[in-house]
Amino acid sequence: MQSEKGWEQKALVSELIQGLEIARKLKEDFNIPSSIDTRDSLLQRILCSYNKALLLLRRNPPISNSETMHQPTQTSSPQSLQLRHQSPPKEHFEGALKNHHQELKQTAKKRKKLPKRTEQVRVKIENGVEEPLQDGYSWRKYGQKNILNAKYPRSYYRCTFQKSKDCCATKQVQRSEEDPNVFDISYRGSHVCSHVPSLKSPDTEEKPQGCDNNVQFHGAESWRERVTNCTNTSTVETDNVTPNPFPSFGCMIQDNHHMFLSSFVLENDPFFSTISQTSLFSPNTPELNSLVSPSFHVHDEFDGVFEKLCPDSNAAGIVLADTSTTNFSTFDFSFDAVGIGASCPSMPRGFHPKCT
DNA sequence: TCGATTTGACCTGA
DNA sequence: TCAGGTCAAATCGA
Repeated sequence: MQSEKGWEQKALVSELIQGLEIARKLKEDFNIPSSIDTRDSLLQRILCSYNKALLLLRRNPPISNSETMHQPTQTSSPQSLQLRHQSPPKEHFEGALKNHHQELKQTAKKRKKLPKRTEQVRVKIENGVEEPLQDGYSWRKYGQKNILNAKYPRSYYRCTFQKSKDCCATKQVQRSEEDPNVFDISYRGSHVCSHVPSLKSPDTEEKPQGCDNNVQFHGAESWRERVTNCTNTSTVETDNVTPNPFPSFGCMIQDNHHMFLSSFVLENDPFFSTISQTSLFSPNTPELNSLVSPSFHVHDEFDGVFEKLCPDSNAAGIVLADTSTTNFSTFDFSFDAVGIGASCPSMPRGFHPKCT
């Protein structure tokens, strides 16, 4: 147990160092002509590293914090099992997987406590036929229930890759009573299957991949499209946008100063990734793009949990938490250490505290 | 045959 | 105690 913690601390340090190194490479890369793909690839690696580090922290918070991290459901949540996508000792993961399946069984019915966000989606009707609700993810229906005093039954879906990828994302779909063309969709958990809805049609979607190939970052074109998409529907300023190493981050919360750090979280944090990928950029639910606005929020049980501690702009911190637990872990690091961020050379105006 | 859906039973939390 | 959420066997369809 102790040795396992030691191993994870080493892994954490290793991931952070790796992220730092790659960030340096990326910085150098900006000084020479280089393809977007190369940069994108470097970014993927950085994001993957920091994601792993964050997961390690969330899984095994520092001793000083651990006393306040006593929520068993939080630390044992299936999301923490994302680590299986990485490269630690095999036996470590086999054990984790075994535990995970047990935990999954035990906690399956506690999913109510997972952060939840809701959306209303209007179905498109083409040729008099309702188009099926699609958000780019692959869902498998596992139940339907008549709800008391509700006109329509509620359907329960889970990610198709729950078993193969330990993806714990679920959603509930219920037709609105006021407007039968509108569906209330509640998402719980988040996709760790890395199955990112692409901007292509669902038919051409790729199958999900593991983390290594796929701290999904789409590629330059798609994230540029994302930024464009965002600017079309929100007030984010993106004129003179240079190739941005932190795609998609700016779209989420453009009216606060959390952008920069968010970039590391949105794509990779199990919860937030779902939001950015499913809600904001779903190819099949363009109507959702209208939700991309300053008022788009992570709501319900997730109020106020995404905060950054940044007393001065040189230091950066992330607080990731689920309010349903009231506990959170803090992760501090300085972007100045890697030479990016402080002067935000590649960030669209308005995204960085110093640029606002 | 295999994966997806349906549906009644069971479990949990309020 | 009961409504909501999940399980899992039965069924369907490609």
